[in-house]
Amino acid sequence: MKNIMNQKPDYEKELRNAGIRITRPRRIILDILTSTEDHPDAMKIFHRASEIDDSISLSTVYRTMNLLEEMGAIHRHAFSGGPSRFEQAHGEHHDHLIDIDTGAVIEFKSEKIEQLQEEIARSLGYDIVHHRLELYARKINRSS
Amino acid sequence: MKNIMNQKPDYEKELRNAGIRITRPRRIILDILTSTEDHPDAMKIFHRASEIDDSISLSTVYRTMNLLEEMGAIHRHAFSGGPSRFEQAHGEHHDHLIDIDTGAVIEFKSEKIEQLQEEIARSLGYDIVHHRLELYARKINRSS
DNA sequence: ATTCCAGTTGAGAATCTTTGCAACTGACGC
DNA sequence: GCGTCAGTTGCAAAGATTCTCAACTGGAAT
Repeated sequence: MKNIMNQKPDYEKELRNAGIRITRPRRIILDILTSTEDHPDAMKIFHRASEIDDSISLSTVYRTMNLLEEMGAIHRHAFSGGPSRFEQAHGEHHDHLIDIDTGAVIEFKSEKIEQLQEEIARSLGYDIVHHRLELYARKINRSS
Repeated sequence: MKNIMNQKPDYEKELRNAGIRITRPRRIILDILTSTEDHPDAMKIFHRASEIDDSISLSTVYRTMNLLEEMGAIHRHAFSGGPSRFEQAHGEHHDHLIDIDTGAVIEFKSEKIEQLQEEIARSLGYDIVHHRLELYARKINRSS
């Protein structure tokens, strides 16, 4: 039973390779991200980090989130109203289905869709560097 | 020579059909959006609107932007750091290919992809409410 | 034209996120 | 181990966006 969700990528290595320093705050934040199953927002990460080292600032959490997002190590989900929530990317790329009632995020991947995207881009004279596909959906049979 | 970019959709009609009221602030904001070539942010729209009616509030600009975005009448481009910028969508829903070198946005639509999305959502027990597909790409043969 | 009321607004407070800057600290070379 | 310095941090302040709520208003019904 192979489960992609259990992989713990070595972010420190990735960061080092990208020429980015491993600092105490960053290590703590990375630990939190790799050891959680939920999709915490910046404030929640800040609180958890504060329990380990109460000198960490919220700014640093935000800065680290932006850094990791640019590296592709995490995904940001922005819900209308509430704060952005984050989750670690699991190695390869996934697309997302977001439950607009609960905020739950389901990862999926469709080889067919990826292929169609390539075709479309090529026909427009482009090569895809990366992409984002998000389906905002509602559970079928939901007693509204 | 049909060019989608030159159509000026009748947003008032669309809004009315969606059961949404045409108020003075909304009419002014819609006029600004349909008569501009650039991609203004909320503050810029607010300033332009204020010149026409200085009682309009920034809140209303933001609220109207969210409303129009949900309707698919405009697109929001969020740049890291700066405020979101908006541009009118042209008629029906489109997906986007963003040139990561120039920031140019190309609209496209693939019936096949939309269909696959529906299938995926359904197989996960969901109905799609709306979706976002963005391809970040680079022109082929670009002398980097 | 008048009434009515759910939808909308403006103002300001609240919330979320980024930024400026002085102090601090990893990582590298010695 | 020690010095160095660009990268990083914490804090406070600014910036961006949403929310609360009482007052207002479009447009349907009369």
